[in-house]
Amino acid sequence: MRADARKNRDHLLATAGTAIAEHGVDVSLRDIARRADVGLATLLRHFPTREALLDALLRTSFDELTAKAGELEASDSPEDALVSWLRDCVAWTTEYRGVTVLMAAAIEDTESALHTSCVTLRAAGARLLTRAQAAGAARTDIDGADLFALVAALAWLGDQPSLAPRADHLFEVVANAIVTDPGRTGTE
Amino acid sequence: MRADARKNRDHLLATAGTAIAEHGVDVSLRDIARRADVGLATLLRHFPTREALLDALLRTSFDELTAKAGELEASDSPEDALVSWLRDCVAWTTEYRGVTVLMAAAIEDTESALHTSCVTLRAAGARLLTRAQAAGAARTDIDGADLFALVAALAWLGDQPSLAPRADHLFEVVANAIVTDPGRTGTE
DNA sequence: GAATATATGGATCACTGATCCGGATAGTCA
DNA sequence: TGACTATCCGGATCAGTGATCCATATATTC
Repeated sequence: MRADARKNRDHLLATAGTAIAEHGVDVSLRDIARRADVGLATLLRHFPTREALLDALLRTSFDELTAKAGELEASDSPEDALVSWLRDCVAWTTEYRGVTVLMAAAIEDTESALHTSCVTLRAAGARLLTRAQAAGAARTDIDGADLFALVAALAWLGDQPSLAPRADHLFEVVANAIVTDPGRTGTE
Repeated sequence: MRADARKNRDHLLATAGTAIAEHGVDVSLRDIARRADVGLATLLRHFPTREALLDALLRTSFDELTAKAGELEASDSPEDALVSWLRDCVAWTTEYRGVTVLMAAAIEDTESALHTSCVTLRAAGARLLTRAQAAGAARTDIDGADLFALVAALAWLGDQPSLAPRADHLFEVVANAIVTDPGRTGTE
């Protein structure tokens, strides 16, 4: 890649990060280009779709969440490992308003730039779930896809201004439903 | 209202119903107008916003759901009444893809044409919840707003093509979390 | 310094909902 | 029946969106 192209790409990524933090993932691509002092065509050449831009922007976060799941697989309590990882996932999405809808669409759209990241994340969660189930710490009538859907739904709650105040509380309610230990009281 | 205006309004409403059933609530207003052989301006004069159009279109359904809640308040089992009403709510939203997001926005936007209907619906659910709680059949750490948010989240799941296959199953999981009876097995 | 491969961004397109206003028409009154 | 007026209609237009084209500019190579 030519030096000027690399510079523009990096600058666009940084600008996009700021713009998305301010206005959510639905921010106008033209606005991002404008703020980066670059033509819209340039942005779209580097990132052909909004998903491609987000993939480049969120790749690090995705990797961190996946890595975290890997670490937690070696923890003492499969139950706490699962719940705390799920909490991290939901908390992370709050940094990128609107990303949940895109992830839900990407999980089964093999053409989406976010597809691979989403599938990897789902697999990481599925491993934590399986371990908890094997330890008798999680109900056995759900699988990784169910878990992904539940997390997405809870993350979506946090994206809706009117429902967000209930998101944390409802996370605990749902987490309690996943975890089978009747004595569990949650962290709230 | 002039006779021709009334006729156009009714025709637009019918056309909108068909178009929304086919393409979801985000269907282009221009498309609806075109299919009704009417100018876009005419549609927007009768229904100034998408919410206003939906309010007119869904008013009947809203009223039916509210009425159903009223009937169920007199039923034998507060628990079954609550769960079956919640199931009806979620099932209803599947007829109008995308309506959940609009309802979530409308519940605290007093300017929205859907606001009143949403608030009424939430209150109806809150009454069923309170009755179930009084009978010791529902956990007492949630209120009407929590219930609304949970139903919205489950309805949203049904709106996402990739997550929809899990929606019914996850409804039972969440319903079980709301209902406290440990012996309950759900209907699945 | 010249040649060439690559990157750029203004211009344009199809689409969205919103708004304006000249013209058509329904309802009323003579 | 005919005229008048309040009401309604819809084509045209506007600002916004993402997508695409291509003449221009520039980094890189020889």
